[in-house]
Amino acid sequence: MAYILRVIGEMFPDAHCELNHRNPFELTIAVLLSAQCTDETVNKVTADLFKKYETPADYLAVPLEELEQDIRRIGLYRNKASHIQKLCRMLLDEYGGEVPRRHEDLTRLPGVGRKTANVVVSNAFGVPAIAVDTHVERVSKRLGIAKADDSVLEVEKKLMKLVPREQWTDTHHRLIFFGRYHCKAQNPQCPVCPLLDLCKEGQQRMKMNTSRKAKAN
DNA sequence: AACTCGGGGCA
DNA sequence: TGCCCAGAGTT
Repeated sequence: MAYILRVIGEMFPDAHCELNHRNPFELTIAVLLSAQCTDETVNKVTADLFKKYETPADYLAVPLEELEQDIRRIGLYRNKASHIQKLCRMLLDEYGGEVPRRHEDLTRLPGVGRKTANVVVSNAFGVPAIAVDTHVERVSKRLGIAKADDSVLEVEKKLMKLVPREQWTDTHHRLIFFGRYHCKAQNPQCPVCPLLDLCKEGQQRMKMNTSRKAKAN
């Protein structure tokens, strides 16, 4: 595992996301919005969104329909807009307008589940955590770190057991970059992958590709 | 465990 | 055109 992380770290020496360089409130909104859409899309939308809305009160000052239109390009926008307004109401009513630091408080917020809460505590409050998103899950299973039928929670536990606690957050970022730009869902870069030697799935994919080419010829 | 929300990016 | 995306809530 240490070898895998070192190789990936060399492939992506500055593995970090723009989402993480925000204050806790904006980070929470950004990660909530990022569900089932790429963070590049989120960055485009939040660039304008965070100029218009700065505080929880700002999100509550407009009709729901207006907020829906402001985030429409992200997708799943009706759910997300509704969650954001309810979340802001809870922050003002129960947490003094601040994002709570405790994981169990975060998951009480509408639209904030386990993964989002992990991202917030690790990137906003410096608490080591691993959020198993689609990239982390796919990469972990392809590399054999987790089994194909492992649940998201099981993948998270295995990663935490394999990596020292102080490296959880960094490991999370590395696996995301590896999954997004190299070990992609479609067309993974197996032929040029430095981890091919220890990746059974990658070797299988290479075989399938060569046999398919032979068939075509 | 399965279903629903959903527009944008990409091949 | 079809697949995928820093998921969460409901049933």
